[in-house]
Amino acid sequence: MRTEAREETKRKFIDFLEEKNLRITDQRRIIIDIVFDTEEHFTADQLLEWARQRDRSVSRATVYRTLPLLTESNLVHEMDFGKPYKFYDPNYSDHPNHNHLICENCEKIVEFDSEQIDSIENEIGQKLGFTVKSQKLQLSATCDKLKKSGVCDNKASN
Amino acid sequence: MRTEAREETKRKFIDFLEEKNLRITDQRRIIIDIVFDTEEHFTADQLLEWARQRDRSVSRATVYRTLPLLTESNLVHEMDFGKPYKFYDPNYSDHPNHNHLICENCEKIVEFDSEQIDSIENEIGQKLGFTVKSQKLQLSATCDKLKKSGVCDNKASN
DNA sequence: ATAAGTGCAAATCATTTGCAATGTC
DNA sequence: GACATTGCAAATGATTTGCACTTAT
Repeated sequence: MRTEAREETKRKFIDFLEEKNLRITDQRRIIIDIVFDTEEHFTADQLLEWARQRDRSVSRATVYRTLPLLTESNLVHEMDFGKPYKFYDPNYSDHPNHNHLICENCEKIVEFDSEQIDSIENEIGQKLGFTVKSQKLQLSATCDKLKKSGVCDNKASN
Repeated sequence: MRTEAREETKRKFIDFLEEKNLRITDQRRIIIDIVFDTEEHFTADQLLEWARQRDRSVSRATVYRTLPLLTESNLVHEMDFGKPYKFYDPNYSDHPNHNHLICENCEKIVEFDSEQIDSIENEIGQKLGFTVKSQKLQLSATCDKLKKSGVCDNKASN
């Protein structure tokens, strides 16, 4: 089931490329497979590394040229955590309204949805005379276990 | 009253420098005056430009070296809107919980507070097992006037 | 055939840093 | 006088781009 969902997302991206008369090259196929087979957030650099494990010929330029296509298609979400490089989220189409909590200790990123926040946002937008198009909520936090035991549970799973 | 508040903030920053055994130079004094005399959000580049209007000798390096001091002191807030440069918010200490709405059309930044959102955030953090330390909520939006009349009200005031 | 895509290397651009000179405490 | 600070120019690091060659359609 999980797998089927991913395959469908890949299909959607390929359709997106075809609609724009863009070509499905070996390099793009590799990148697509990697991006939609992972559940993790990744950086351009990580994606390049993974792609090169499958095919050494994939270049940094191609990765950087493909990333904007992925975000344009709305199947991948670009995120800025104040670091000098961007993060990409391949689970975006499943949960287009999710928000992020980052552990200050281990940088683990936790996603969550909140309809409550969504509705407050729209309300605020209205009050200010705007139509809210998209939202980003980032919480920085420390996990409670860390404070109690001095060990961050998430360290391992990151 | 507005003016007094600003002067107090300057004072706080100078205290901060003194506590760290850092020196109060002409360049820093100029930067401090500019930063806390404005209500606008600014970039490093804008700050440099403003500073140079008062004293041509202020260098880019000094601006970039002073900015981290300002954010460390918690009197100025650094913000990332996904652009390749950062924005700085000099009103942070007045409203440490404020959130931002950016007009997609004119890049005008509107601030707002929301106790509702604050409390939901804490609730979510708890549920996930975290203690929320800080939060960033950014809304991208288009103003309603723009859609109706084709003119964005905020264009002028930006 | 033709227009899009690729790798490479060079270019950008915001930000950072080494260094010798200068200023503050 | 000791040590922080400055301006300058060079370095960094992520991302972008020009170009000549290659490939998908």
